[in-house]
Amino acid sequence: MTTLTDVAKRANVSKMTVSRVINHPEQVRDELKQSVFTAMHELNYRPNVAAKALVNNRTQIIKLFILEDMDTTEPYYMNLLAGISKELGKEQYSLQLVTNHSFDIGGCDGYIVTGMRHTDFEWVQRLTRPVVLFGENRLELDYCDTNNTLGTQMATEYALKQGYTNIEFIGINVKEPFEYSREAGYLMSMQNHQLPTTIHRFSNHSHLAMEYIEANWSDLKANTCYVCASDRLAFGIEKGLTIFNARVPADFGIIGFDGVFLNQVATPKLTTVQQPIFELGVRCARMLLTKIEKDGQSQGIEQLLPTLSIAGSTRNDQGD
Amino acid sequence: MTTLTDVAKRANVSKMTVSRVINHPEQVRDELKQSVFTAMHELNYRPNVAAKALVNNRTQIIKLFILEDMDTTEPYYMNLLAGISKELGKEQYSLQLVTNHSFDIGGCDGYIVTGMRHTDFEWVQRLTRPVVLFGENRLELDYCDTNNTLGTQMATEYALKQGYTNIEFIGINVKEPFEYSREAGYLMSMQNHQLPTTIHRFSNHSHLAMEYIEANWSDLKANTCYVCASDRLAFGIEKGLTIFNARVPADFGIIGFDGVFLNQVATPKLTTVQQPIFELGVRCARMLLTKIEKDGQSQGIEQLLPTLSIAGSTRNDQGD
DNA sequence: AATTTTCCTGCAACCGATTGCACTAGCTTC
DNA sequence: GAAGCTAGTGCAATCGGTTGCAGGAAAATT
Repeated sequence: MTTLTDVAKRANVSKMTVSRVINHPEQVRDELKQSVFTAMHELNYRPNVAAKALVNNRTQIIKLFILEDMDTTEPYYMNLLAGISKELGKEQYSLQLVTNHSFDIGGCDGYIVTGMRHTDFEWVQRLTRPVVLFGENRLELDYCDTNNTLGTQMATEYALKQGYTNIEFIGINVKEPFEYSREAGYLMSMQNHQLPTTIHRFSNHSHLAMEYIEANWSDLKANTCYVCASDRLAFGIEKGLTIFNARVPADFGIIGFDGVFLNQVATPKLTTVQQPIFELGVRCARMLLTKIEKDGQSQGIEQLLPTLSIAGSTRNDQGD
Repeated sequence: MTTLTDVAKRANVSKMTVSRVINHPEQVRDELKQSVFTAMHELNYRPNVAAKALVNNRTQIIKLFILEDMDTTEPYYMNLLAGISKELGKEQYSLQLVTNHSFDIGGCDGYIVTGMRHTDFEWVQRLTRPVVLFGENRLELDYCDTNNTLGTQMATEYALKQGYTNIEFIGINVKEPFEYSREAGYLMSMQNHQLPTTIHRFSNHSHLAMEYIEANWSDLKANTCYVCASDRLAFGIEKGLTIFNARVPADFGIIGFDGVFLNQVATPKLTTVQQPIFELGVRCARMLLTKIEKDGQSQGIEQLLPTLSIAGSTRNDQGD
């Protein structure tokens, strides 16, 4: 390993000058700066993260808490990780995963918390370093999330535009903020159009939605589009309709929410509200880094726009 | 932050004694050890990872390379992460994620590499720290993986036992070692029973398997069980059979491979060869830690046993 | 009783970086 | 021309641990 001192010798300066070239380049004469740069390059100098961490009292570690049970974790988490990891890597931060299986040991400079339920509030608020959440919350905690309300509004508007005359919402039972927001988006759109609303709520497993369709097939209204709070639910609906050889998308439309999952499985592919998961990871990380830099100062919230990914589970008349 | 020196003062010893209590407890008198312990406890002492790292020339970081495209990554990766993270956490190691989106910056003490294709060989072999792979390989590199051959053997044997008279293998096109191994398991079992073999190969996307069924429906042999190289493929088969209202599991059986994916989606649930992913994560991490401790000495390979998770896509006669 | 051995503990140096302060030029300024 | 500034650079101390060696007391050997 080449150290600051090695570079210093090579460039015929003190190691202080080298350090300054890295951290306060404006304080160093251009001439010296150049020779230091070439020395660093020739020796392939890489700063020792641990030494830096020690003197700066920074661990250069960000902990990612995944509070959800990993068994039921959505696959799109991988995209989130990629986004976070990319952004942290830019500033020499490393990403430490803390799951319900590992212990929280050692220090860190900040936290990103995902999958927080209302029961985790107390615990999260006790953390002594800057925190950013992935996912809406009604506390004063900084977070990044998809604009969930807008997502279901987009879905609802699209369904109406495609001529479905009855729009129903398939929601999730558990009462977390993002679930409310998705329901709210549907409700807002429907009320704007002065249309009657119908909401079904299941736990987030496809088979319940499927069973609902199975049990109520004869009562289903023609030309219905199901706006769903998740791809899993949408998938259950589609499965249920398939049993009766229902014509999708001609007679029934289905719109999911999330947008990663189904692209790998469903056939025909689902129309869905696509969350910008990777970008959300990037933003979470960036927000946290800024917060750390600004000494824990609140960064507010950041809601990214979802996009409607149109596929085979809804009619798709191009005309406006 | 309380330091070694703080603890030392409190316990009326030098900081050396405290350090030894932690690292070489046998060298310290019981009496002193006790008072040091209580001092550590009272002050809630946590060792400074960076300082330790600096003097020991260890970063305490393990890098996990995920070489696969994150977009198509299997959801079970989350379980792998959980397993790795748990094991690393035990020894104060932190897990740094390196994806195709982030850069590989800063040092580390070792690598776990997943999703390696044969095209990555050269690159991986150039790494200068201990490496353990997740996934079979034909090089001399240490790895952990499911016993893939055994997995498809179990699936095949079970299908036969349940009275399916024609067993066909739905495999994956790309030629990586685990794919060969899964095919081999099927072939071995069939040849042991002196039965004719049929192998189809697709890329690992469900729709191709589905389209195959769709296109060849009239030629399918009755009482066939499809032993598949992945849950995705199995899912495609099931989807295809559903189109024709085929009776599963009465007339056709389907067995998948992986065992995480489908539990969230498919209905009826698929019988599948369940990989012990979490445990594989633990073993990978443990193997790497041992390898680091033993100065890079090769640790060989570790193949864990899969289990057959029996569900609704195969007949299930309990009798022996 | 004197000497050796063993066991335990503390001092000082060091890992590789950064910060505060002192110092040397070279330039202004009066 | 002496005093005062300003840049630019280096020295020494520091972060929180660990290792090598020295030293003191008790136990074992002679």
